[in-house]
Amino acid sequence: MHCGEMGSRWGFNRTVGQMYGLLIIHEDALTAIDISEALNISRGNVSMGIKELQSWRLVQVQHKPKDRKEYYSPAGSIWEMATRVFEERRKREVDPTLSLLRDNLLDEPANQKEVYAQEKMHEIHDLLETGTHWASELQSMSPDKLKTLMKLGSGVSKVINFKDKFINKN
Amino acid sequence: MHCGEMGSRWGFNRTVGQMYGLLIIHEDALTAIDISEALNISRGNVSMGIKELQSWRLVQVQHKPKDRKEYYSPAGSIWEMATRVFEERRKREVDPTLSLLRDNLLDEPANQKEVYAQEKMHEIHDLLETGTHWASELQSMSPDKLKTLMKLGSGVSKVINFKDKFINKN
DNA sequence: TTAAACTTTCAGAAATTACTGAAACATCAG
DNA sequence: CTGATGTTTCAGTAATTTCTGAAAGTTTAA
Repeated sequence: MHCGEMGSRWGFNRTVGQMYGLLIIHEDALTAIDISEALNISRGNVSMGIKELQSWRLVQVQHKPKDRKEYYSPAGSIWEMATRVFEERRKREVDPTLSLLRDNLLDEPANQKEVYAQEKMHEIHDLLETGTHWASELQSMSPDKLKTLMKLGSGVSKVINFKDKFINKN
Repeated sequence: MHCGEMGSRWGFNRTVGQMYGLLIIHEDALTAIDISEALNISRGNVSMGIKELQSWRLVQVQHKPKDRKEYYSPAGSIWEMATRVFEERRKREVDPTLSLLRDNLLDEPANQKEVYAQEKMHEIHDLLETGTHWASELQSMSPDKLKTLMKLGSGVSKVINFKDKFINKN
């Protein structure tokens, strides 16, 4: 019940959130019928929800011997879940914005107002680009390194200062 | 037109997004009527949209002498806009999830299944907590430091290794 | 205190999004 | 090939969200 509630806050709709919560919480894989009965939703809705979760690369399908049913379970660890949600949301929310901005920046400004508008768009573009670039670099680091970095927190600035000093000395 | 389009991807609804886009792109502050005419939306809708944007701390109101109208313009720089959207989304999306998880973790598991469920919830809780903690530490850094860090990208791991070696030598 | 000029509120309408259930489709054992 | 046991699709309906516009509220100048 509670798990469904929180799901709706993470980019998919209520039932899809509930379905994913259910799958995470259950140690063993569930069939479509299990899900539809547990959450009181139609069989068709489960099918659509699974499709949605697959498009987020969040569930996997298994088959059991002597059984034609499909069994669903979460794909990957909690950590992977987080990076996938992060990545997919970036694709859906940031990437289209970036390409829209790029297109707009190609146009010649026709007057003073458009010059100003383009300046602002440029700022937003650069910010988003730096951000997504950084995010993808972080994702390419190993989870362990990333955890170290996160634990370090703002202390990282000290390390950077330190590096600067070191470089300047040479 | 295009600006409205992208707005709808960032946590508020279409018209609110359009309104904010309009405000960013215009150098000078706009009145509620300006906005409602530019976007072809009702006066009441503008009022509600402004309220929404204020709850995100994204617009400010100005008054001009000899004029009773309210003039709206974006609050803060593009950089501040980004950190505010980030922060507000965290408040709306992550914080409630965290407190929900905390509540659930206080319950005694009644059986083996619940033990497993709680383990998973614990993992998610810890991950979210580390993440939000890190995010707030980063936000407490100056924008300049943060930009340096972002430019450094995954190269940061080298710096961390370097620090480790240094510490181990002493 | 009044009226003009503005802003806010909110009930109902419109638009959008999500869900159902029945029909179509797929796979496989006999 | 057939029927049993599944999954997927999708038109129509239900639920939710957003928007309108008229009424109520606020502020200020005279």
